[in-house]
Amino acid sequence: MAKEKVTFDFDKKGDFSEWYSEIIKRAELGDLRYNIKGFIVFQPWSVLAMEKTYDFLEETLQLKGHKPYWYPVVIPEKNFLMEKNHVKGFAPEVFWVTETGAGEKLEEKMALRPTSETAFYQMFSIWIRSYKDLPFKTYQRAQVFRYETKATRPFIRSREFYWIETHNAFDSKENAFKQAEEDMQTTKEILLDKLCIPFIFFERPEWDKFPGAETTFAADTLMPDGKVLQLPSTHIISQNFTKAFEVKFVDEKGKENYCWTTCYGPAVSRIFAAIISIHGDNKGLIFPFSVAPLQAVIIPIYNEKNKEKVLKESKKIQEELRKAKIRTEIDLTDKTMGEKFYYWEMKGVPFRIELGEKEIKEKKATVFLRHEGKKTKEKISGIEKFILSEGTKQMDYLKKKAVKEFEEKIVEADSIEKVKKAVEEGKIVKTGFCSVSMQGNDCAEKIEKEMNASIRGTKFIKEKPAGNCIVCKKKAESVVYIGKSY
RNA sequence: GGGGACGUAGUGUAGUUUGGUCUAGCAUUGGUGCUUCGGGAGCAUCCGACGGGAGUUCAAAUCUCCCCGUUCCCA
Repeated sequence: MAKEKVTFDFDKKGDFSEWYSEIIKRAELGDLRYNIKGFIVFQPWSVLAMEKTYDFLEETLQLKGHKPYWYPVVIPEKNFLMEKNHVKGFAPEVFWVTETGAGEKLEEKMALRPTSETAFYQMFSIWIRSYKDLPFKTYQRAQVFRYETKATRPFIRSREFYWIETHNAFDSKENAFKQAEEDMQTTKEILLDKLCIPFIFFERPEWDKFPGAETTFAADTLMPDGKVLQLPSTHIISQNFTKAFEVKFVDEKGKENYCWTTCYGPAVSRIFAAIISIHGDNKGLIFPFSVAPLQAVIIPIYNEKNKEKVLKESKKIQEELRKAKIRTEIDLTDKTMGEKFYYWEMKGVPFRIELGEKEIKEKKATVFLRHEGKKTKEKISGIEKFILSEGTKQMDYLKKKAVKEFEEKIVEADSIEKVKKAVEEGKIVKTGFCSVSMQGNDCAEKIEKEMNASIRGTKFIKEKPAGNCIVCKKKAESVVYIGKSY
């Protein structure tokens, strides 16, 4: 009888859904057995990678002038009800805290934050007095809670998720707009450059904006099953909230005015879903070097006679790697060599260093590159330099591969039949559309019904439409992108 | 909101139709010991489960009801 394999034979392209749930279980990313729908236990192998993602985001945000805050998890009902579009959008998904353990009703119920505009703005109205306080750029890393009614999936959509939310106030609409541009740049610096995830920023149509926002830009990527996944979004909220919350400042001329605000929300747990799905293969995970919980693993290969010598040399290598800030462990478990190989390949560790009698004699270690599935021999002395430079190359490799696959799946079509066909094939389809303002909503709903797909929006830099709307045949005002989504 | 399906060790399952053979089987995981170790080791041994409650019955994993939980499809 064959032993249960620690890696797997699931076909990512053939049955992504199964691949996805299996890898979460096998690689110990999350445990779904907590038994509350939409809530899971995040395990070290995902937490470590998400911590790195948080680090990148926070470092970048701080460099760009955002200051960190920690707000309460509860928002008073009064605040929550302040802006009517916001209420309409979020109210159905709110977890309300309504009573005490003694069964007494709270005087005012409190929302577990689904997003924190209505918490931040209350304080903004106290803190912001003059144009000298602006721009006022803040963020917090936090969990938020939404009672999702759509199918929940670990990391992709859960009722509690981990993110960063920035909340910012400005003295003009222009400056608010510039912030949105900066957020898009930040997204590129982190998602594409550090995590090797390709995406397109779309301006969402009128009917799909963040509740309460004037303009929403959202980054969409594509999962292996051809479904679009929304990644960070940035919203120009304009003065909707600041009027409701009385967030005012006095300008240079002594005139009182309402602030313009923006917010930006990268969901770290969802970004993680994209990392594992986009880079993984049929052997398991492949972590980009930047976020890999372990960047290199040393496998000592020994027998009773040379055990001590091999372990000593392994430790020396580990020390050198650690001095170079490479996250490294030696696998000292009593599993057989082959089993260790398969295990760490499944876990997605970028580099494996094999060290045995042969390597010590040659003064060269065998290094296995997970992303290419290739082995090379490298001088043991100075091996940390090799790992570091190869780490950069690994990310370049993953990025190019992911971008190529992404771009191949963006196609153009000029009729509803062709759009439908391409959407069925898991593509993002570029086409002419009557309008992304409210007048276009009917056509959008028809598309939704017809092909179970949605209008993702228009590109940030607007494209010139030619021809007519694929639904109503009126002259197309916009070039939109359509895809099935999570 | 509407409709399915499911719940047996950590995991995957057999057993449920037709109540008794179940002291609940198998595989894998886990513990221990010995031998192994250059691409998924072997032997021995041990631990581990009927989601919860009520009912029917001489007898319930099996039938009935309620609760809890999970999951899928449709809106």
